[in-house]
Amino acid sequence: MSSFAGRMKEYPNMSLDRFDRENLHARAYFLSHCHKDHMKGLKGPLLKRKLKFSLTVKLYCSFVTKELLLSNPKYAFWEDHIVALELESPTLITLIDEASGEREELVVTLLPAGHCPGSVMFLVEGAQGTVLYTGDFRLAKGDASRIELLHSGNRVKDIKSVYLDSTFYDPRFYQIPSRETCLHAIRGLVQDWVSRSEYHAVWLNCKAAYGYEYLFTNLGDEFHTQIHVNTLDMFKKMPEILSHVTTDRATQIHACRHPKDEEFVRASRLPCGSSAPDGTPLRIISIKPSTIWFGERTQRTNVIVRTGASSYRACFSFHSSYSEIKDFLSYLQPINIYPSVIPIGRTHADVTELLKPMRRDVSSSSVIYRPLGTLKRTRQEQHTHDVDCADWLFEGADLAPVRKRVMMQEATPTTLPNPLDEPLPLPLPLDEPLPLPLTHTPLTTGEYMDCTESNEEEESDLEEEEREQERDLEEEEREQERDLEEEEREQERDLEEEERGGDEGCVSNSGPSPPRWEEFFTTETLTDSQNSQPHSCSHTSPSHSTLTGSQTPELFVDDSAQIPLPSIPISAGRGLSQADSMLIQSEDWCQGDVLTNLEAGGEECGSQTHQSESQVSSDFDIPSTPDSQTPGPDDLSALYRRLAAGEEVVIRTGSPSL
DNA sequence: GCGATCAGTT
DNA sequence: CACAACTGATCGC
Repeated sequence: MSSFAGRMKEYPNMSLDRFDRENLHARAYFLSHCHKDHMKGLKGPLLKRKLKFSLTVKLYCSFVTKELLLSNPKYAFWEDHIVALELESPTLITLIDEASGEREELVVTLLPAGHCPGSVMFLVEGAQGTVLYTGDFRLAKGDASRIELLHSGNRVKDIKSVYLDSTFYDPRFYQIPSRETCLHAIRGLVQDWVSRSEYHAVWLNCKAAYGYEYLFTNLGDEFHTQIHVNTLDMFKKMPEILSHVTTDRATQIHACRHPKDEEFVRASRLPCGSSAPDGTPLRIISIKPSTIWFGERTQRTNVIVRTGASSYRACFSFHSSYSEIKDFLSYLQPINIYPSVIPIGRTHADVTELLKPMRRDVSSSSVIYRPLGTLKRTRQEQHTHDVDCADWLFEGADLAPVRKRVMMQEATPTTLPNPLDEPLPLPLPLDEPLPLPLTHTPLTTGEYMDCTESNEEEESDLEEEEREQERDLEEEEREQERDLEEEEREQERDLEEEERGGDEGCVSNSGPSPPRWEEFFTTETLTDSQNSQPHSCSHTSPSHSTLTGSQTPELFVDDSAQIPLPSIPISAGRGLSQADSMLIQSEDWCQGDVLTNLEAGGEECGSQTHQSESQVSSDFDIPSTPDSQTPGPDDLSALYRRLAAGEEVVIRTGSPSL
């Protein structure tokens, strides 16, 4: 649960995900996603009153979050004060003090967070530096390198502070099976059950919160059915979701709720009361999505756990694991990291201590600010050339000191080359053996473009820094080689085990990511705004999928085997071992299905292979938001130049008039 | 009577 | 397997 107080040190005039107490005085509000623990005070009478008398105070969020929020009448009073922003589209926002008229300009960018529909992270760039508020997020290893707007040219942006979803920032939660692995397992279990007869039903015991929709859409597609839910109201404008859910109870898969639903299901009744037309009692299993994790040294765990005669827990996580968070942070290397969640059984001090090694070390260096950001990735030569030439010209013009390298093209991303053409980001994910086939050639240090700064004051430091980075990279490569070798040995051991008839391991992959929740949102009027980014489909690259030989979770375990159960209604003549074998079968297709699955993952992670909604829908025109606007290249350029020169920024663009 | 907060439950 | 939300009790305005 988020304990973030709502404000960031650098930009105290904006409030994020908290709307009570001090936040009542904020000049602008930001909502990362529509979960109650991030909406504290959002329907408070004091805030409601404030809005009534204010012309300038707005709530910024994604289009999907806006839609979900306004589907609840309690928040209807926000309607005229919400500004939905496009994903990955830097927007200039002016914070205005209504009393003094004082202004502060920020560039805010929404980045997909993969937590629930509409969930975003906020990247804030302004006079006090670049900061990232993550909200809640689930990103897979390597995802940060695929988020274009965390980069500036070839480099990772210089991020001063990260306000972090640290829900699982604890070595105990070292690994959580990937979404794809979990989905495979659930599909297998559902398949086995519903195929037995029309009287076999599955109840998905999902909490009353957003975030399970991709499970519904995926299962709906797989079984050519709709999932029964209590209400469709919130999805009215989200056809992708809407088409997969129904209020018609005549379906085999249910996710409906009732205050006594668990009791109901234990008594072989669905929460909605549905029964077979001829009165035959339904055979119901319940599947409860739960976070199942395993530690660093645990090689295998179970994605599905049987907890009773007809009840299962299935792995499902809304939040990144410890290792995923570590990967994220070590890529971004922020100077400060502020946890917004304290894992159970830990104190704030514990988490802060755990986060210390993830911060960029600035103590040993006289250069605290990194004007160039961090050299982390490269592009194909042609590409690099284009971008960097522009960058060189830009910087060479009249700026001293140059503190930021922000591409003008970022404001008009359609001019950027397709990121799909890019080679693999470096560093290569350490735990991912080379995928087959390898569509990209891993690059060596020598292939980095030299981005040495032209600015004279900082030149020597920078050269030294780059040499250091090169040394680091060489070291990293050696480490990768060692790791890959180790990985291969592990895989061999695993294969041997399997051949001996040992544990079956499912193929786990880092998968297509980050998931594009926003793509659920495909109405005529709003779709484009969520899909207009040219790289909105770039995250799914088969070359990023891997066979993770180690740490392969098993798909299934039967905890109830230890519990003596008088009768196990998995159907007559079918014992537990049969249930096991059922899931082992599912692993078989899981193995062969990785690529297929990645492709089919389109509705979740962007349609790389299918030219679907996201492409089609991007032809729609979006009315510009009333009180904020996407700055054009000139606006951004001018703003960045001023920021770079250390000026107070006083540009006016699209700010509401008083 | 409303809202905030906490503990317990699912 | 530690998500997030609901419920009910209690307290204060």
